[in-house]
Formats: sequence, C-alpha cells, structure tokens
Amino acid sequence: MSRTLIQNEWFADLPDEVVDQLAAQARRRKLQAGQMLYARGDQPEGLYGVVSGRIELRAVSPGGREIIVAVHEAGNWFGEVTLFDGKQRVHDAIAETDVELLVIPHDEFHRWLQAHPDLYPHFIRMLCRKLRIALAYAEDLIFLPLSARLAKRLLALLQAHGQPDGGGQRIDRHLPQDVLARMLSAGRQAVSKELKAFEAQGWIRVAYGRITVIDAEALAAAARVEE
Amino acid sequence: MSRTLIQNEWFADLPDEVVDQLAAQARRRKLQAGQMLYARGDQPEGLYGVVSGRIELRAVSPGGREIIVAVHEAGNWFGEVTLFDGKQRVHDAIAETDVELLVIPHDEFHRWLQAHPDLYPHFIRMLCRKLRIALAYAEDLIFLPLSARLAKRLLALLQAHGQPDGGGQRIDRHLPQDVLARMLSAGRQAVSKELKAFEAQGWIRVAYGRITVIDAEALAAAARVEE
DNA sequence: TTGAGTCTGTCGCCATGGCGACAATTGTTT
DNA sequence: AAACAATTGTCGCCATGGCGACAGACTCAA
Repeated sequence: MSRTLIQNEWFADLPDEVVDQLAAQARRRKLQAGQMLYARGDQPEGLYGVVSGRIELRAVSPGGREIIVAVHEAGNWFGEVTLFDGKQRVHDAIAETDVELLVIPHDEFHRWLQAHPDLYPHFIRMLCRKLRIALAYAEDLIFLPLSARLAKRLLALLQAHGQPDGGGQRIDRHLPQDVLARMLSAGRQAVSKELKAFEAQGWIRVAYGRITVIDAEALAAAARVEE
Repeated sequence: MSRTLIQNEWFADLPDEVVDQLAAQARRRKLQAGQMLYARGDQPEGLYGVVSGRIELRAVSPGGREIIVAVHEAGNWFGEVTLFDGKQRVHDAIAETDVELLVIPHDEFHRWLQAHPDLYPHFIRMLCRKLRIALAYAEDLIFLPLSARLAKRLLALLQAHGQPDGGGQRIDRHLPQDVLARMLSAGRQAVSKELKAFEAQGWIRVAYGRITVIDAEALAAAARVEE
C-alpha cells in the first residue's frame, strides 16, 4: 500500500502489521480523467484511497447547478459513511485527472475491523471529525459573506498546495475561478470580483488559473469577517 | 430510565439488561425555562437524554444573529459528537421550557461501551445518520429556495407533532413564525410571506402561533421545488 | 374586560449575489 | 504563428431575501 495512504490520519496511528493485513485486501483501480467512479444513489462498494490524481465529490441541484463538495487527492481516503452504514452514496464522484485508487471492499473491511474491535474508537473519531466539518461548513454558508468564505477557502488550499514563490506562497494547482466558485457554491463573476478586491488590498496575486497568497494573515482576518 | 428514552433509536435495539446497566449510571438534572445547559466551546460532560421539556441547540453569528440548529424533546438523546471525540461543544444548548434530563457522564459511558464492544457498530451508524442529515441540510441551504425549505420543515414538524384536526393535521406545538424563521435561518417577514402563499394555495391554515397542514402532498411537492 | 405582551401582515429600502453577455487575455495545439 | 480553447474582467439586470417600521390582531392573566 502506498506510503502516503497509510500515513494518512485514517490509518497513520494504527499498528503497522494491522494495516498490512488490510492492505493485503485492497484492490487497485485506474480511472481516466473525466470518468465517474460512482453516482449519488449508487450502492456502496467499499472504501477508496487515492494513490495519485484527483477525485471530486459533487452535488447537483434539481436545476442542474453543480457544486464541488470535496476534493480528494493523493493520500486521502473517502467513502466512509457508506462504508459504515451501507446506504446509498450521497454524492457523485468524478476523476478530475487520471487517477489511481485503492479499493477496500466493504466485506473485507468489516471482516478486518471485526478482528480488531479496539480500532472502533479510531473510526468513530474520524466520523466525528467529518461531522464537525460538515456542521462548520453549513454554519459558514449561513453566517459568512462570500468574501469571508473565499478567504477561508484560499487558506485551506494554501495549506494543501502551498509552494514558496516570490513574495508569498503560490497555490500550486491549476485553479480557475469557476472551480473556486463551485467549491463555494457561488457564481464565477462574484468570485472574480472578490479576488480582485483581495488583490487590490495586496493580499493575493491573481494570474491565469493560479493564485499566490502574499498576506495570509490578512486573509485570515478577512475570513473572520471583515468590514 | 424513562421508557421513551430507551425506546429511542439510540438504545431501542439494544438488549434490555445492557441498557439497564447504563441507566444505572445516569444522573438526573432539572433545568428551568431559559436556562443554558452548555455553551459553544465548553468542555463536554457526557450524553444527555431529554425526559421532558424542550432543549434547543443554537448557533450565533459573529454579528449576533441566532439560528436554531436542532430541537430536542422528550425521547431524544444529544451530545454524541463531543461524547465520542471529547472536544469542545459546537452549539449553545438552551432549555426552552422547564426540562428534565438524564445525564450519562463521559467516563461512565465509555466504561460501559468498552464492556460491550459489540455495540460500536450501532453508534457508528448513529453518527453516519447525523452526518447524512448534516450534509442534506447544507445541500438544501445551497439549492433550495426558502419556500421549499419551509415546506420541508413543516412536514418534519408535522411528523413530530401532528394531531388530527378538522380538515387536516395540526402541528401541535406553539410555533411562532420567528421561531420557524430561525430554524430555517431566514427572516421572520420572509417566512410570513411564504406561509401566506401556502395558505392561499389551501395547503395549510395559519393561526396565531399554530399551523395546520391541510394538504401534505402538495407541501411535499413544493419541497421538491416548485415553480 | 382590559391592558400588557406576543404574534402577524405588509410596505419599502437595500445588499448580496446569480447570471447572461461580451471583450480581452492567456494557453495550447497543430 | 495561427487557430482554437480556456480563463478572466466587467457591466447590467434582476430575484431573493434581510431588515426596520408599524399597524392590527390575538392571548392571557389580573
């Protein structure tokens, strides 16, 4: 199993030999860019780990508007909810790039888990973490204006993809503004406007498909709600 | 332990003698209307079960706007996330009426759970359920107009408090429109307008602090997104 | 039955932000 | 380098809904 994957929080603090048993059950799967891994409503297959590439989880409105709920890259595991409750998938999962996955089938995972009941608390904590994230996400939607949500998201992206660059940290991934907009469930034009405003403040630098954060402090303050 | 509480899904399908052991650990607590049980940021104490009365979980915006995140009444358990991850409380909990609670302290619960590791999957499923609810809630916020969210909420309230009444089902609880508004994180006036619109369609009857649903079918359709 | 406290209906103003349109710019491909 | 595709900046229109302000309606307790 890829080192990145087992170093991920999902398995990082578990004993090696225990993880290895599980790894032995994992299958590999490759997807091409644009391919759909599963759709909302599908029956769950198991737990997925991203070895390389990027998977987006999306939701689509009745009217066809599409938002990006989560992005999973090398080292991330996803699909835990359905892994544990066995019910239908909530989101669509699409490969944004060519992707290599590990798949741990539902039955194998649960056989393994039953053999290690001491690991339950670990996975319970993972679910709690997700739940807190979801609650915070909803709260931000309700309470924060677009500018603050954007600032927050930029900082999160910086966290995940920051690369030193000139006077600041570049978000080292192709990031068109309309992707950013769908992550925030906002309109592309509104995001463009806010980015310009941040740039005018000297907090970021905006280029074609690329953003550099110059003043992370100021962004953090804006995320708290500016005026 | 109150029958209602152990018949709740949290413990309903667990063997009686196992639940009784836990019940033996529970303490009772009484709150007066208006009293705060805990606030966001507090350290967790344990799991709470409502014996009688009503507890509201709330979130407050930086600007002081207050929304109602959840309402717990007789038979409900709450506080699971902090019970399992031991971190700070996410919401404020306020007694809306005089309230009688059961409190299962953190340590007792975990001692009990460790003695019954076969119950882990049960609690994992509970957390998954909560997570799905939170995700659906966020999605509704993003995708649905106020009218649809209102229709949904009315149906949920009907589910919990429906009483046959004349031509329909009365929501048998004191329910001023501004409470409804805070449940939907909307403004009072907007809710009033939508309620009037529903009434004009003949779907509900609106009275002082009281709503009667006449055509639940039509509401369900409106919840799906009308035009 | 009367007044205080609640609750509701409505109007009007305004901020946010969705969205179409289009021109300009930058990247990519051949 | 030329054509095509992707991305961005902006303008303008419009719908949603937040919110203050009141007036009127209702409830309940004294």
